[in-house]
Amino acid sequence: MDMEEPLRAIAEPRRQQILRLLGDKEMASGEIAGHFNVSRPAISQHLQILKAAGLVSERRLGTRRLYQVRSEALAELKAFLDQFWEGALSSLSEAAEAEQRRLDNDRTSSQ
Amino acid sequence: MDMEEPLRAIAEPRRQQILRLLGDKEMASGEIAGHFNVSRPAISQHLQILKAAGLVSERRLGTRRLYQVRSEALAELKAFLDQFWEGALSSLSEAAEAEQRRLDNDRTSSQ
DNA sequence: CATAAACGTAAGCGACGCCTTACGTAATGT
DNA sequence: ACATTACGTAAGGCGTCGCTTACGTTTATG
Repeated sequence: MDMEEPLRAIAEPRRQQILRLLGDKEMASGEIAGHFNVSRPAISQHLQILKAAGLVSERRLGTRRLYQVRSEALAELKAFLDQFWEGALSSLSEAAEAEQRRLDNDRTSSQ
Repeated sequence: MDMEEPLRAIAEPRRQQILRLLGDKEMASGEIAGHFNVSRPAISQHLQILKAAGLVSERRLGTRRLYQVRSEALAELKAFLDQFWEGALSSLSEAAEAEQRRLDNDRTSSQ
């Protein structure tokens, strides 16, 4: 599972704003651009990146193109992060405790 | 909640590799660099970025610096994605829109 | 003190990303 | 057919990113 593209896509603040603006609604490209102080092509380019990353879907209606958040993609991102701390640690509530235990162990058994 | 820094940090493939290599272990900077075909300073710079993003912690032992994954940060990232997911399923777009205007103002006023 | 070991920092280079303005394109209306 | 609407695309400016080599800094050791 290669999550580089979705991660890079969602890392950009402007694209986070677009995703939040969309919410569960379906919006046209121009309507989205109207909410920001950047040019319409800039938003269009962001939408292409989000679409390429699978984070939004596109639907054509007349001359307009309606975009919608693909919540499945966000679920995949969450699953990807789970992968990291299966190797990193057990549970969140014991994270600090485990860290302290590790610090003590390394103090006596450092190479 | 501003997750831009951690997201940009984890979006980079090399830093993903470093985090995976670390796992739950604690490793020195040079030992980490030994696993990749890039220079040691390159890895050192990546580690600074990961540290600044709160994704790893640093501990000094002699002349070495040991790095460790901060799994709490990964938990925060996951919670951040939960925020997006809920926004994509519920109808709270007006509040999200107001948040967008605020974020956009912050961005444009700092250029 | 002097040397070595382990590491971070500085400077610079090529590639990439976000933005702009100008232009091309597909669908609708008159 | 022609104009209009709603877009995407092209080209370029400008900052940022990841990498390199060279140098500085801190800690241990003879």
